[in-house]
Amino acid sequence: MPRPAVLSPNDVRALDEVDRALLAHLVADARITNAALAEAVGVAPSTCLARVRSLRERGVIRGYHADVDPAAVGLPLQAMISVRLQSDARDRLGEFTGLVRRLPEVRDVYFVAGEDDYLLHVATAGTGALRDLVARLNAHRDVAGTVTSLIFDHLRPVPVPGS
Amino acid sequence: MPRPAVLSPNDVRALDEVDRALLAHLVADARITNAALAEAVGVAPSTCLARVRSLRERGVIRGYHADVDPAAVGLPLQAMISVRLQSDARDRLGEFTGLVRRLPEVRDVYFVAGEDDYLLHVATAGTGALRDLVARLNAHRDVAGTVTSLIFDHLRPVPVPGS
DNA sequence: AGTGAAAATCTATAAGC
DNA sequence: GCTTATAGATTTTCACT
Repeated sequence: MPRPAVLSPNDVRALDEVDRALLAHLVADARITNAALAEAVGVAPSTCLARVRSLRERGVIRGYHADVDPAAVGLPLQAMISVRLQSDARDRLGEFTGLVRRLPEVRDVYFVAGEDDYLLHVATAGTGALRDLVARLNAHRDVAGTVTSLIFDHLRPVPVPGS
Repeated sequence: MPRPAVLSPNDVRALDEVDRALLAHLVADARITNAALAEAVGVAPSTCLARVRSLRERGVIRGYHADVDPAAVGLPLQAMISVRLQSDARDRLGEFTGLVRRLPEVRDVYFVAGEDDYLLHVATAGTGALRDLVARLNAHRDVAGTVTSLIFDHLRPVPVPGS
């Protein structure tokens, strides 16, 4: 599957009501069939297919992903780790970013403004694994410090009824 | 689609290699066809279908979602908002949780341990909309205070080659 | 649990409106 | 953009291991 090109100004066509409805349905259920999606938003299947393909190619839809319960795969302990980098590490941001993205425990990397540089949403096997992960991060030469907050629960938005 | 029941201890059967391979592929691409998925993990299509259905029904797979670029739908400014609740609001947690989950700007609700109670990952139309959102949160009777950090970038893990 | 093969659906494309 | 038609894939079931 080709990576969609970055949105250029020329590609920014306003999304209409149909597009927004398509997106809402696909966010709620990415495996809905084209026929069902077309009926739900009130367009012909061929139109629906062309619309969705366009949204994908324009990068509005970045991908489709299964949401796996971390606890069900042996990673019941989630945390948010704030990472502050050394001030002289600013020219190696990409390197560190690539590293943390490849850690199997990391589910989201937020690159933030302010005192901290990263927020890492992680899922681990337990307190021992979390402790090890934090220790490994702190041992990295570019890391000035970390703050770890346990996550009791992670919720996504409720699907709206009219989607 | 029926909501899968909460995992009870009886349902916790260890996932085998095939299950893990299926999950890795579906996380990377939730719209892979059953036939292609079956071939990728080395089982028959019918077996693949039964496995995936079982994972879904057991709650290991919680759903399938399109990943929509917030900037492409007019919400280019992301932020992480820490919310600290009033100490006497502890018996209304569910109420506040339900409220924030329904805000259209909110993409993730992390319920955390520590000084703060929530981390809200939000996407807004711009600085004005973000300011309004923060003001609305602070105006809620249960909110003791908020801290907002801008998000420059939000990355998810890189799909592993062997998936 | 897993498989192969049949039956039911669905996707994808194209032509005409 | 819609409808219709059509070929080709795909999903889904089921009898049998």
